[in-house]
This record gives sequence, structure tokens and C-alpha cells, in this order.
Amino acid sequence: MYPSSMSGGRPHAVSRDSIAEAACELFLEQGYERTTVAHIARRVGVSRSSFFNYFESKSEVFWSGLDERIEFLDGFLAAACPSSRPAEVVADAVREAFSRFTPDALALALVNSEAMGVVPELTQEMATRQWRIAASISPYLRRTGEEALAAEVHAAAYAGAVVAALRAWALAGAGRESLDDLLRRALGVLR
Amino acid sequence: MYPSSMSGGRPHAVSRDSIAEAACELFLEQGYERTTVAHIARRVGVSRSSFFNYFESKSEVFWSGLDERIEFLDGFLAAACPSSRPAEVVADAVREAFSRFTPDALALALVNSEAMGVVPELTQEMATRQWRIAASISPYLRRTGEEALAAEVHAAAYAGAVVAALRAWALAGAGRESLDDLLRRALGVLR
DNA sequence: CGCAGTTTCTGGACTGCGTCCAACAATACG
DNA sequence: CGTATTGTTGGACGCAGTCCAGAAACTGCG
Repeated sequence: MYPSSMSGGRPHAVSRDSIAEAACELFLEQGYERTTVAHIARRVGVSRSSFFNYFESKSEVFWSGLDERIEFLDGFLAAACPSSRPAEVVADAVREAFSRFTPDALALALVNSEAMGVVPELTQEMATRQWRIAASISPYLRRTGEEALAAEVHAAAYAGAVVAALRAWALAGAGRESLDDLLRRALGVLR
Repeated sequence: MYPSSMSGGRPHAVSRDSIAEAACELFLEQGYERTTVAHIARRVGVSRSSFFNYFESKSEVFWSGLDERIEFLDGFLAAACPSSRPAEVVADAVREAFSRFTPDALALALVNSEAMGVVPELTQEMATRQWRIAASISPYLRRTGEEALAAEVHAAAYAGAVVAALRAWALAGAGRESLDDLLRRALGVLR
């Protein structure tokens, strides 16, 4: 996907961050639906085409950070050996992947979801991420010998814990509570 | 939303079912992406506009059945009294809502997902439904006194069980195994 | 400096979903 | 036969996302 700029060639006119920042401003000012990609591009002083050089879609502005962590988790668990204590491996992997995570744009969206008018968008996209987290976990559980149905249910529970922790963390005001603590508590529910 | 035809007025040119049937045919023939709403409408012999009188979106063709059951579950749990045995109430509610459910179009899509080229679409939409199921369950759990975080995690687990059962049922060949049995087994994992 | 190679930017054309609406068609009822 | 009601139609519109050819900005080299 996006620009790399190894050496030579035309330099970047803007950064991913500056685009995301402008986009969030506009979302807060006039709502997500009413903000078009053309608006965002114009605000940063770049063409609409260029927006799509940096983000695959309008919604991805919120999600690139989290998606990266999910990919990390996926790779981590794909490489993990089946253990006799799968619960601990998964819990550690999850904490490894997410506890140092600070999703600026996402937290903003979660907190101001109705001000931005992103409630339907957010649930849709958030649900997809939760699904992907589960999809990363369940194959590992199956490799430890769990039955298909059980693995999927357990994976869904772990994924639910991650997302619940993330939401609680954002709603508490990103930073007031430690995400790691919340993750531990959420995972503790599954014991 | 859609046409009701109480008395008088012009009769329907087609039915929801006939549209869904034609749509599924086309999806199987040429894939989901390559099938446009205009295609579907033309095949049933109706205008593109009319398609949207029957379905809110192209994807809704798959989901109307399941969505109805989710709304039932939501209403059911919203009206349920907090019990000292919440797990049983939820499990019963879930089985009440879904066990007699036979999602024709959805099952088809789940089984032929890669033939139809609907893998990304399906996960997206399926994830949204799973989320909505969880969103129906967690408020009930909270009313029984569970803490917010715990309620969300548990609700996600229940929702995961429902969806896992549904998928297993569809993949086993819709009808070969009883959905109620699968639901019981999936819910049984949570203990 | 001029030139080639590379990377990014740009504008425009295009497809398709979903919305909206005013005009039209088919039915029931009085 | 008129009228109310409900459904259908086609067209226009806005926007997301894709594609592409050409221009622009930079690097390194002769």
C-alpha cells in the first residue's frame, strides 16, 4: 500500500498523521457523514487522489493503528507453539499486542461517537476488528487441540475482552486508566 | 421500511423472496462484486428503484432473516426480568430466538462464500450481526448486577457461540445437523 | 548544466451504491 | 366514473473508490 520514499523521487507533500488530524477536526466540526474525502483533502492542501495514496478508505483514518496491532497479534499467534496452557499464551499475546497501544484517532472517535455521527460506522468497523481478533486467536486454540466450536467461542470471548477493554479505556479518557490494567481485568473475567 | 399492502393500491410486482432468489443465482453465477443491483432488478423484471423498495441494500438480501431474529432476541431480553441465574435466561432466550431459524440465503452464502467472492463482505456483515447480538445481551447482564466490563465480555462470548453454531450448521449442510443441538453445544462451552 | 530514473501528485473519467422525487400505473371503494 | 391508496419507474444526484496518463519534484550521474 502506502508511500515509502526510499531515496530519490518526489517528496511527500503531507504525512499520514497530518491527514488524520485534519480529518478528525472535520469529523468533529460537521460529522463523519457530512465530511467528504474531498473536504479532507482540501483542508490538508492536497488532491482527493492523494488522500487515497495514504489511506485505503475514509474509515481507515480511524483504524490503521489498531489494524497494525491486530496484524502483530496474528503473526505472533501464528508462530506460537501449542501449549498445554493455551489461556495464558493467548492472554500474554493479547497483552503484548495491545497494552502499549495508544489509538489517538480511534479514542477520539469512540468518545465523540455521537458528536461525530459515527455510531453506525463505528459499530460496523469495530465489529469487524473484533472479528479479526477472534480469527487470529481461534486457529491457535485449535492447534492446542480444542474442538472447532469451542475454539471459536473462546476466541470470540477473548476478542470481546480486548474490545471491551479498549472501549472502557477510551471512554475513561485515554490515559487516565492503564490499558494494560483494563486488559488484565477484562481477560480476568474469562479466567 | 418495506411494502405492506394493507388494502387497495397497486399490487406488488414481485416478492422479497423472488428477488432474493434471483440475487443468489447471480451471486453464484458471477460473484457478489460483479453482480450489480441493476442486474438483479433486471433479472426479476423490475426496475432498480424497486429493488430498494424491498431491500435497503444489496447485502441485506442475505441478512433480513437473521436480523429479524436478532430483533426478536433484543425485544425478548429487554423485557426479561433480571434473574439470579442470568446464564440460563440468556441461553434460553438465544435458543428461543435462533433454534427454529432456517436462513436459506445466508446458509447459501456461508457455504459458497468463496465461490461467490463474498468473503470480505460476509465477514464484515457477520461481524456486525455478532456485535448486535452481544449488544442485545450485555444490557440484560448489567441489569442482573454484572459489572460493565464483565457484562460485555460475557455478552461477546454468547454472541460468539450463536455465530459459531450458525456457521457450523450452514457448513454441515443446513439441516443435516439440528441448529438447536449446535446452539446447545456452543452455549455449553461457556461454563 | 542537462539528462535519466524514480517517486509522488494531480485532475479527470469512470463504475456502482444509495437517495430522492415527481410522474405514472394498478388496484379498491363509493 | 372519480378518488384515494399503494407500487413502480426513470432520471438526476452525491459520494466512495478505482484507474490512468501526464506533470512535478527530487536524486544521481555524466
